[in-house]
Amino acid sequence: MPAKKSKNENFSPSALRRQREREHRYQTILAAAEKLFAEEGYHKSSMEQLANASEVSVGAVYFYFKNKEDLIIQLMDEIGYLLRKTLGTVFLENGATMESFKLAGHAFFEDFCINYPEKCAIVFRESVGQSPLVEKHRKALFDKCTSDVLGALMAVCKNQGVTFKGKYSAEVIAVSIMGIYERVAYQYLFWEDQSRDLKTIGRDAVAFLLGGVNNLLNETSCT
Amino acid sequence: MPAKKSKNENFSPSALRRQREREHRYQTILAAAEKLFAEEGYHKSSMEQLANASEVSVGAVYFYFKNKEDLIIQLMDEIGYLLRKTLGTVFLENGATMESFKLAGHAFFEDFCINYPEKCAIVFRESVGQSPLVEKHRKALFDKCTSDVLGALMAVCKNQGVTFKGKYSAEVIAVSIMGIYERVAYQYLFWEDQSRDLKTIGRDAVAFLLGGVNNLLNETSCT
Amino acid sequence: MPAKKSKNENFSPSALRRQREREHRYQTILAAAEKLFAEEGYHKSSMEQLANASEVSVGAVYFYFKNKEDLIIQLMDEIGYLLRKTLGTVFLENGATMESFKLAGHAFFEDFCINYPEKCAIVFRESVGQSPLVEKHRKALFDKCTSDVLGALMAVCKNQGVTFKGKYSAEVIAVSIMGIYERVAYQYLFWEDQSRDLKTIGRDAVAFLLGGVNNLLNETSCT
Amino acid sequence: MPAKKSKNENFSPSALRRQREREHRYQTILAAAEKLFAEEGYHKSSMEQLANASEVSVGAVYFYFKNKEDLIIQLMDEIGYLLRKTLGTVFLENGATMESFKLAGHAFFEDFCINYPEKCAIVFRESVGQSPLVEKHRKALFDKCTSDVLGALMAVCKNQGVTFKGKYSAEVIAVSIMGIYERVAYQYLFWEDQSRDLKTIGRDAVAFLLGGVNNLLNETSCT
DNA sequence: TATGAATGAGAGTTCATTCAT
DNA sequence: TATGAATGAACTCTCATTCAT
Repeated sequence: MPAKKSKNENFSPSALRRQREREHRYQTILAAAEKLFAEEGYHKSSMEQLANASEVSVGAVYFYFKNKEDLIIQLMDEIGYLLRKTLGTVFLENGATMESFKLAGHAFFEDFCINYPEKCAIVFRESVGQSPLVEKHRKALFDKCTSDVLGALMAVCKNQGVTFKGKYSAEVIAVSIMGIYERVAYQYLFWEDQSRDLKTIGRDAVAFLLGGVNNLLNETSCT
Repeated sequence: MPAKKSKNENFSPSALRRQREREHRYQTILAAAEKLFAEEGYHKSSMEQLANASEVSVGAVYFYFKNKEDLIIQLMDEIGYLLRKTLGTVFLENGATMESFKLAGHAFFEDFCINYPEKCAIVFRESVGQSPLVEKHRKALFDKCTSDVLGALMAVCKNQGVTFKGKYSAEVIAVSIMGIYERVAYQYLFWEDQSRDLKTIGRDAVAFLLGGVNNLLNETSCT
Repeated sequence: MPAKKSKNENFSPSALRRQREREHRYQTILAAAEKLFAEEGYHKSSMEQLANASEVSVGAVYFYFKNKEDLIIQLMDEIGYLLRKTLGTVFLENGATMESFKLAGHAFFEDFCINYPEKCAIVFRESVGQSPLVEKHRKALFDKCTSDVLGALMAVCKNQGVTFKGKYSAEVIAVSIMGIYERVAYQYLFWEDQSRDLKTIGRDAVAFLLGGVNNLLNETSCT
Repeated sequence: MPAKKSKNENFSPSALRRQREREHRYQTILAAAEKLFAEEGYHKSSMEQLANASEVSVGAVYFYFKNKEDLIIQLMDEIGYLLRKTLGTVFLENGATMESFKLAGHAFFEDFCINYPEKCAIVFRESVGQSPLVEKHRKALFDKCTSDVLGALMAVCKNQGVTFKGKYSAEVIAVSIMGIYERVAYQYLFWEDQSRDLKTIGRDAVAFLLGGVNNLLNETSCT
């Protein structure tokens, strides 16, 4: 048995445990930040409050995160990943069909929004207009989702032999769809708190946007 | 000794002048705030900066506005009024027709967004997630616009003898339409700065949402 | 009598009083900073301590001074002005003679050091190695004094028909003289606290440096 | 059970190796500290930076040094030892003659300053005004050098049958000489970075101070 | 009405030092 | 011996708001 450790395995048990604990702490703080920012607002939350909520010292927060801005950025990146997975999985499993559009919409409202209202608060409310860097990550998040929607849209069109006229057209529609998601979620999650009915509401919204897409296909295919 | 002045008459000329100056100062400060908040961000703007930009003292700002929060609230209320007028005028002039929907959309992008990008920045970016009170006024602004859209929608439906099934249905669609407006404006005004092409972009978006509405009518009327 | 105020006179009494009070506050804080930094050390003094010592709020200190660094810089600039006046006056009154050298030296030890030990502490101790900007002002202070000494040195030489050989020579001697002043002041003011005897000590130091200069003149004039 | 090890014998080979390694680590950290403090400044250097630069952990630094203050003290003591050796060797080899004075000065500028500008930065810049304890060690360093110079001065005087009048006289001259060294080094090493010409500059300074000493001897011996 | 100096609580951030492993 | 995560006090600086003039 060789004594020398190979590069990526056979770490000492204590090193492994430390590694795990580190990751765990990181996630604990991030989760506390998500909750705190969503409940109290990004600006009204102080690093000390966060430290208390995470049950660590202020210094520890700064050990894991560069600064306050970094916290919301990491948060957005994680949420972006989850959101994309939520929507993407649908397209992956169902192919680029109109059905997929519908299911992705349902997934957004019935899965993402209902299960993670705090994550919605972060992306749709707390991260808005904070700083150029945060805005950059926000844009990246939206751009990725938009591009997923756009991809599906193009595929559906291709299936039906439809092409878009304008330079933006398809992209604008993808952006519009994201707009519907965002606004509807915001309205009924934060302003009217009818999260119980979000399923019905979402389905109405999805039906509407599907109509738009459909109409587009019919109209263009007819021409 | 003069009796107490009645509300709307018998003002001395100098009192009238003062009244005018007062109004003028108020508007000067508000305009400076709009520009400052849009350019620097609400949180990064200090009351001193605003005073300098308005060419008045800090104290004067507090004479005209209760506090910083009040500034953004007044701003939103004024913008809300303008926005509503922009959209409402269209419906007023053209009646509740599908054409009105189209024209209102065009007015939003080609008039409101292009001429007042800073007002867009205030409603869609700087006022987001600031405080319960600000949020309340934001909601009011959106609710009014939504309700206008909703009214038009209902009228169009009635014209065509169509009714909505669900509890929300129509309202959700109105909210969705607002979402399209908001997101498309944000994307192309602040993130990709293609304000030159906003006309084309807006028309694409409007065409899409019109399709949604159309489809709805057809579909429902067929049933 | 003209009603319009001319630019630099006829300020309203209250404006003048404010102006005076402003200047007074500024000087009060600066004086407190000098004392505090000299006694406690620049780094160990907090802005709160300074505010307490000045009997103003922390905010007021920041109203008058950009930041902590600015305080020591203003301090150094004022001290530099005083120091230069102390030395310069002697040369002005006595012309560029050997006697002036002696008197300037005496003025430094017997006037500047003895009367303003705290100012010595600032220039010779507390401002050393703090930041590039502070160092820049320190250099400026020393450079001005050095250049005064240098000017006198050159004048004395010219009187005696002596010229310097090397590129630096004269400048180096001026710097050396400043070094003598600095070190001797530091040693007996801060390390051995024999400020009572600083007169005698200073005279010894001056006699020594005068010898150096003298020797230079004799030697060179002989050659 | 083995008896307690006597101080200087019977070390096991491994213990010796450890001893060597210990000493090596200590020196590595100290050298890194010297470089770091000289380049970044004592206050702007953190213990973590030092640990990284030394390629050890933060804890290890604390194993070898009591605290941050201890680092600069050890540094000063080592530098003091080297500086004294540099100057002292000259006097040892050449006796207490005027020639020794000259050579010691040359050694300071051409050997110490040019070869160890970072050590100069520590003694003349970074250690100034830090804390009573650091100041105590700084004083000790200067006092030792001063006393060496003083010793030489007295010896030269004795050789020539000269005595000093005042209580301080000789000591003050020794302090003045140190002042010349310090200021000239600082000026041309840190402020004008003409370390290439430091040889010429140093020779000018030494010539000046020699003149002072000479003059003293002539003058006094004449009287 | 208007001014602007003054307030002071509170924020984010740093970092020397400790200690369980 | 060595590690490095964790601590938390302390710091500088900001800024919304007030108020005597």
